[in-house]
Amino acid sequence: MLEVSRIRNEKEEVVQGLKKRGWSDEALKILDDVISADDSRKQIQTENDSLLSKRNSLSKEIGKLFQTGQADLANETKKQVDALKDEISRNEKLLHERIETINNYLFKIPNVPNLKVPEGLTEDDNKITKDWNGKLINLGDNALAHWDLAKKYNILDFELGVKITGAGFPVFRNKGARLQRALINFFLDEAINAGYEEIVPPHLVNAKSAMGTGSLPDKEGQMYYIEKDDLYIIPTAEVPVTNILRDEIVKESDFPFKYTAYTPCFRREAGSYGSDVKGLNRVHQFDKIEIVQVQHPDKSHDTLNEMVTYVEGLLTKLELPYRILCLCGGDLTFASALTYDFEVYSAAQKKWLEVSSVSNFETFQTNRLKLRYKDEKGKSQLAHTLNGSALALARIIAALLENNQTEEGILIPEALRRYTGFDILN
RNA sequence: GGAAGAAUGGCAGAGCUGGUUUAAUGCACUGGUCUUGAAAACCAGCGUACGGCAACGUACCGGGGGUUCGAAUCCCUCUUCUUCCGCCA
Repeated sequence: MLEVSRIRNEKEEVVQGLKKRGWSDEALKILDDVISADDSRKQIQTENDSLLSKRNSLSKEIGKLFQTGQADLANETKKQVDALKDEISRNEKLLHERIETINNYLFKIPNVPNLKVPEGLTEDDNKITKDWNGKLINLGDNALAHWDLAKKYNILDFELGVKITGAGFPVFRNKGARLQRALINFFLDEAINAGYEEIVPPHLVNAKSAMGTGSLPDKEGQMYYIEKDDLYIIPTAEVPVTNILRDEIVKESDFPFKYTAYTPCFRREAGSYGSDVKGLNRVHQFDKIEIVQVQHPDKSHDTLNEMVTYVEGLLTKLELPYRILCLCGGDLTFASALTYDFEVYSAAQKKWLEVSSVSNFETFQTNRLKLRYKDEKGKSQLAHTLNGSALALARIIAALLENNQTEEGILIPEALRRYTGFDILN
C-alpha cells in the first residue's frame, strides 16, 4: 500500500497516477480522507502521549512515596492517576479506530503508475514495446490446436482431470509429463545461471504473507482458501518468496536479492468464463517458475529491464515468436507501478497468449512487508520489489505443441532436448 | 493428539519475590586514541516505530487481552520452539 507520507508530500503525483488508472475526481477524494484521518490520528496520539507521560511520572512518585513511608500522600496521588485512566483508555480506543480507518482507505488505493506507463484504460491501449518482426508461422488448414494434439499423442487429458478433480485441472501424461518436467528444469537451470537463488517454498501461506504481497485483500476471491487451518493456497510463488524478507532491515550492500522458485499455481479464476478458457489457455492449476528481486530504489528500474531481457532470452532459446507489451494505466494490476507482459504466438489458435508478466512494485509491497534497508545516513528506507514469470508453463506448452507440429510429430526445440531426452514427441 | 518447559535488543544472556530497568553484562558492529600498518588495549557510540524544527515525549521484552497508581515481571488466551509419549510418510 501507499505510504501516507507520500500521499501528503507528493499528492499531485499520486492524483495524476490514479487518473491514469481511470479514477474520477469523486474517487480521488479518498486521498483527502486519508490525510484528514491521519491528522486526527496525530492529534489523538500526541494528546495521549502526554497523558501517558503524566501517568508514568505520577506512578513513579507513588512508588517513592510508599518507599519513604508516606502512604497517605501516595493514596492521594493514586486518585489523580485514576482520573487519567478513563481518558487514556478512551483515547486509545479512538486511536485504534483511526488507524483502522486509515488502513481501510489505504487498502483501496492502488499503486501509482510509473511515468512510463501509457495512457489508456483497456488492453487495447497497451503499448507494444517490442513486436515480433519475423514471420509468423503459417501451418495451413490441417493444423491442430493443442487440445487436439494432446489427444492425438496422449500427452494431456482434460476429461481425466474433470473426473479426478474438476474442470481446469488437466492431467499430463507420457511425453507430455516429461515435457512439463523438462521445462521446469530448463527454466530453473537458466535462472540459477543468471544468479538467482533457488527456493522451494511452502505452497500454502498464512494471511500475513498474503497481505504482504497485496494478494489480500485485493484478490481474496481469486485464491483457494482452507478454512479449517486459515491458510491460502498460493496463486504464484511470488507470495511465499517475496515474504522471505518480510519484517527485515537488510544491508544496503546485500542488494540485489535474487530468488527463483518453481511451484504449481492455483487460481479460482472466479467469473472468467469465455472463449479463452479452452485447453490450457486458462486453468485452475498450472506450473510456473517465478523470479523475484529485492532491490535498491535507485536501481530497481534498471533491474526491471534486466529481468525483461532475461525473459526474452528464454523465449528466444525456446524459438517461440513473442512480443512485449507495456501495460497501460487501466490494465495495470493493483500493486504494480510498471508491468511488461510477454505474449507468445500460438499458431494453430492464431492467438497471442500471455506467458509472463514482469513488474516493479516499487515500495507498494515493501510498505506492507516492512522490508527496509539503512541508507548512508542510517535511516530506514523501504526497498523495492520486482517479480516476473520465467515462465508460466501451461501456455508455453500450448504454443510449443501447436507451433512445432509436423507430420511426424512435435519437434522439441534444441535447447530443451537434453532435458526431455527425446527430439520429437510422437 | 497428550504431558512438561521455554520465548528478552544482530547474537549470547541477566532480570521474572511488580516501583532508579532510561532493559544489566558480554560478543559482534561503527567512530576515535595509540601504531609504520594491523592486532590488542582504552574511550565513545550502537534497536524499531509514531509525534516534534529541536529538546524531548510515547509505545514495543513472541501476538492479543486483563489485574494494578505502576507489568519484561502476576493472570487469561493464542502462536512458535524444545523435550517426552502416541500416531505416521
